[in-house]
Formats: sequence, C-alpha cells, structure tokens
Amino acid sequence: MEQRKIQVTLKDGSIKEIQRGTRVMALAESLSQGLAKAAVAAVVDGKQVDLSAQLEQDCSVQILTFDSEDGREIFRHTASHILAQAVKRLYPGAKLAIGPAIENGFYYDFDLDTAFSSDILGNIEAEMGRIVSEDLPVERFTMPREEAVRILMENEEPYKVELVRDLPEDAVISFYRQGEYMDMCTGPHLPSTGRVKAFKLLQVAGAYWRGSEKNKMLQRIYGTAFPKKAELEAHLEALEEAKKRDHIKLGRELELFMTSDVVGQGLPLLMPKGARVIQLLQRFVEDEEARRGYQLTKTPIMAKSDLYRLSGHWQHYKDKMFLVGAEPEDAETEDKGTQTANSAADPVMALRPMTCPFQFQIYNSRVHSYRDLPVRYSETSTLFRKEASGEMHGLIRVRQFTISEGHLIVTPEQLESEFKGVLDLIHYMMTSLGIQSDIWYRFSKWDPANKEKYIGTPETWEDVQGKMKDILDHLGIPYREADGEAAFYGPKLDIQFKNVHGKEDTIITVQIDFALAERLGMTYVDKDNEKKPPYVIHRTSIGCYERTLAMLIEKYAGAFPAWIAPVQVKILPISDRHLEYAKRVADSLSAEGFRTEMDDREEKIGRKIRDAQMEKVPYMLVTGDKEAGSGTVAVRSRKAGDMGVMNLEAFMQLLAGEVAQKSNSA
RNA sequence: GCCGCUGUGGCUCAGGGGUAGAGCGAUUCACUCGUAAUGAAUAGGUCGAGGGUCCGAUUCCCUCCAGCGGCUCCA
Repeated sequence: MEQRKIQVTLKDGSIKEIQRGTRVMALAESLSQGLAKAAVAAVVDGKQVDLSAQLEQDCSVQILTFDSEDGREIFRHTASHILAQAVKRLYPGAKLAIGPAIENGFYYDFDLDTAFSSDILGNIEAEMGRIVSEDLPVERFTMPREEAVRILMENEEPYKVELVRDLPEDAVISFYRQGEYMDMCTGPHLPSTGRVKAFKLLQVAGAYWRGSEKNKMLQRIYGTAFPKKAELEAHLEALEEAKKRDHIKLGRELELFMTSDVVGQGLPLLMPKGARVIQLLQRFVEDEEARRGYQLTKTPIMAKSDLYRLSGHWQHYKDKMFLVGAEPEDAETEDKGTQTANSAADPVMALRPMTCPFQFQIYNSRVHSYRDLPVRYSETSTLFRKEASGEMHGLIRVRQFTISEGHLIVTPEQLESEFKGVLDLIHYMMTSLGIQSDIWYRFSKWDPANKEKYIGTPETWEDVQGKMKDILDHLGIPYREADGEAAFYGPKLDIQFKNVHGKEDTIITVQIDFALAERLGMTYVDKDNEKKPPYVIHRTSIGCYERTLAMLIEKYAGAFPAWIAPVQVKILPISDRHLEYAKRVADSLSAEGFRTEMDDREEKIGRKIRDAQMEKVPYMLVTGDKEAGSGTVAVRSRKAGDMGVMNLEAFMQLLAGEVAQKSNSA
C-alpha cells in the first residue's frame, strides 16, 4: 500500500508533511518566497541535490543559499559551466578539462591552441552574459559509464573521457545540460543560468592537466560570481584594497626593501629600514631562545659535497642547491651514488639549503650521555635554495633567506615534552607579532606513492608520522592533514598564513626526524650504556625573517607596532628656531634607546605631519615655542591623532610601556 | 621550469614608425609657518638589454633579462 504523504524534517527541527514526489523547489516555495528565490540547491539526508530533485520518502531537508559555503560553491560551479558554454560557443574546438568552484570564485581549464588574451576574455564575458539572459534551464541526467565514454568520445572531449575511465566500471555518470551545452558533473547546480546575475572573469593562467608538470599545460580562466551586482562590486573593491597592502608595493614606498635587475632573481636588498626591522626581530628571537635553553651556533654557509652526500641532500635536493667550485657540466655529470667526492684537491662545494647537517657535526663532536639531552641548538641561519625562476615573489619566496633555525636532539621519552616546548615558543612568537589568529596548522605527511622522494623506510615513515599525530592529538593542536607535503626526511607541522592575494604559504615548520640523525651517525649513550639514535626536532621559531617581514608588512599595512617600527618617533619642529630644542628632544630619546628621526626641512607643520603619517611612524612629536619653553612635547599618534602636550618623560614612559607590551595601540 | 601579461625620469602612469610627456618626488630660492600637501624656478630619461625589419625603431619582429598573476615546487 503506497503512502501518498511523506514527512520532511527541516533545518530548524520542525516536521512538515508533503506529497510524495514533491520537488525541493516546491517545498522551498511553500516555506517562504524569499527562501525559494535565494535557494541554490539542497541537502537531503546529508546529500546535496538539485532543487528539481523529487522527495520520495521521509527525509531531512536543508535548503542551501549563497550565504553558506556549500551554497556559494554550487552557485559558482554553475558559473563555471556558463563560462565553459561561452568558450565552446566561441571556440568549438576547445577541449574541456575541469571547472570547479574555488574560494571566492571558480575556474575552468581548457585545451585550446588560441591563447586567451584580455580581448578574448571580454568576448567570452559578453557571451556568458547572453547565456545568463537566455536563462537556460539546467537539467540533470545520468547514463552508464560505457555510454558516457562513448558520448564523450563522440564529442571529442578526451579529458572528460579520461576522468570517466578513472571511475569504477559500474558507475552511473551524471551529466548536466543547459541549452546546447552538456558537461559531465556530479552537481548539484542552479536550476537555470539566469540566476548568475553578476560575474566577472579575472585572469588567465596556465595550469597543468591533473596538476602534473609531466602533462600538457592547459589554459585556465579564473572568474568570480555573485547573485547580486553590488556583491560583485564589493568583492572587486576588496581585491583592490588588498593590493594596497601588498608587501612589495609597501616595501618600496616605505623604503624597506628593493630588488635590482643586476643582482639576480630572488635576491632582494634590504634597505636600512627593512634591515632594522629584521635586526629587531633577530635580537628578540635570539634572546628568547637563549632564555629557553637554546645554544647559539654559527656554522658555514657552504660545505663540500661530502657532507650533503651523507645527509642525503645530494641525492634528494641537489637540483635546488647552488654549486660552488664546479663547472656546471661537471655538476650535471656528477654521479648520483653515495660515494664520497673523489678529488680532495678540487672539491665540489655547495651553498647550504638547510642547517641540519652542520649543527649535527657539532653534536657529533663528542659522545653524548642521555643526561646531556635534550640538546637545543639554534642559529640565525642564512640559506640558499635555487628555486624555479617562476617562483620568486617579493620577500615571500626568495633564493637566499635567513631563518630562525633550530634543532633539538632528544631521547624518545623527551620527544613529546620538547615538541610541546617548541610549540610554546612558536605560540609566544606569534602572539608577540600579533598574528596568532591569522595562522593555522597543517600536518604535512609523506606520499607513499612517491617513495623515491624520501629517505628512510616506509615503516619508519609510518612510525614517525604516527608518533607526530599522537603528539598533536595529545596536545590538542587543531590541524589539517596534507599528503605529500612532508620534507624528504620527515613529516612536518606547518604553520600557514595567507598573503594579501589569498595565497597560502608556510611561515613556520616543525619536523620530527629519525632518518637524518641516523644517516649522520648521531647517537647518545643511554642508561644501559648502549649507543642509541636520538630523535631530532627541526624547527623554526619565527620562520624565515624575510617571509615573516613580508607577512608583517601586509598584516599591518606597513604600520608596524612600535616595538618593531624602524622609526618609532619623528620629531617635528615648527620652524627653524625650534631646531635646537627638537634636537635635544631627539637626543634624549635616542639616549634611551628609542629609534628617532627629526624632520628639519623648512616645511609647514601640516606638511611634516602628513609626510610622517605616510611613513607610518607610530608617534610624532611637535615641538614649537610652547614646548621649548616648558620642556614638553606635543604628542601625535599616527592612529589616534593629537594626544596633547605632555612632559618628555611621560611620553617616554608611554612609549616604553607600549614597546614592553609589544602592543599596537598606535 | 611552464602559461599569460608587463617593462617609458626616483615613484605612479600617459604616448606612439620621424630620436619623449604629466603628476608626485628631488634640487634651488622665497616664505619661519601649530596637527594630513606654501609658492616659484631648475635639473632629471641611450623608453629593460641585445639583434633584426625599415630611409628612420622607444613604437613592428626575434632572443635574452627582470617583474606581476597562476601552474608545478616550497620556508
């Protein structure tokens, strides 16, 4: 006996009785017209479905709108289909690859000989506009895998065929059709193309098929889409605003760093103000690490290839190292074996890409008892890595950088507490920089399908990764897992941030390593008088200074907190006759260790203030007749403006307090 | 390394087959000034580098270098 009514549980927990076979859209309309209008798709019993789906049994239903992440994704996925449809109309020969929604937008990859220029992008956008105004219904249909392959072959879509062939034999393949356009897709999708009211194509980029550089490079078109024009405009405006925080732009304007064609790619030059910030950070880090039981080392920036053969860098990292003392062709033909360098007379040297093998030599300089452990080495360490030429980006991705390097050599029993100590240190650093809520953790694991990338056995990898996971879970660190992101010698806990363009980068990394320690013959003598291999924790505390500086510039839009501002106070004398008093004020401040500049130009005070504001100096001290007469200063904060007149002493206390707190009140 | 775009005075940018222009900045002079731009004058560019086409190239073509946005890779 067939029931004609079913019960649906709604998001708020209420239950509604409806006719069996009711479409989701009709349900939404029965709930509210507003909801129906905003609906993009639905989740039925945890599964995403189209609004046209029919409800056949008792179930839970949640209507998705653009306000949810899933809803936005579905909305923009339909936008990507509209893009592909437009491209197919204009370029029937274009082969379709994939076209997903991404954070803040979507893209679609095409294989086409014609390069998509910006003119062409405009034409495609116009065609998309037509597809939207045609308001084509988007319809789902399915077919068996076999038939899907046949149809896609007929349509000459080799990439789609490849995708289908990767699915199981018995898979039922779903397709979506809008007008003349058809695409293989799991969905769900918007009910019709007319819903995509506001969209924009943003850029063209190359992208390898299936993300592998061994494959053909396709053309990727990026775009974004919103239900309303105003939302699109707000988004585009936000992108423009973000560009103003770009550390490269601000770095130039604020004279923090520069690049020069004749120096080389990925080799930025830190100007006095930028170098000052880095110096402040370095002193801060070195002092804090000393307080936490680290011993500072200073090791060479290059070594014979022998050392790198021992460490495994020669076998796994050589193409990223700068070689010294070898002709390039020698380097090419150098065998990849583990034998040591053959000629002591003319050894091949390499600039170091990492510090570990150097500090390990120091550890190995004598026998260690378990009583010595943990040994904590730190170094402000300059490294060199020959990054691919297309990779360089300002201070974020460079070929020479200085890292707050450190290695902890520990017994197995000490591993967790030392790991925790490292995380404490990192947390302290992030909090001091004021970025603790801008970062997140990534647990970077190896890729078992790509064993030749790594040293050590699969068993060791699984073992170490298991230990690391236990520690992370035990310490309650919230992390996202990432396969294939490990270092060649061990898994990592990476601390990630996003730059102003939304691109994710690692700022700090903590690694547990068993393999490298063993390769380099590191041991300690345990209670039972047996030599045993220690664990090594590789870590940075504040990351690499260049990248950290880049992040800070973008975080604060160049207005550094007073404790790391290259100039903390700018003295602004009203006129020439106040120069002498201004100089005395400046000298007093400098004597107390404050970083001070004086604007002695023959300019009006308004101009001096404006320029100091543009330089983002935390405090300006206006000194004129009133102040010179009373031994005071008129304080202006870059943030709060005129703070009134106060004694120089009082101002120094204010600033000293702010520096000590590492706060950012100015 | 790969795809696309870009490279014009210190900076931001306009121009375009007949050897270059604006604003800001800089310099000099005048003004000696009270919380986000005083005025005037002056200087400053082998138009990223090399090659080619052309009577003639900064402009068109090629190669290289560098930058930007992606891909791949990564701190």
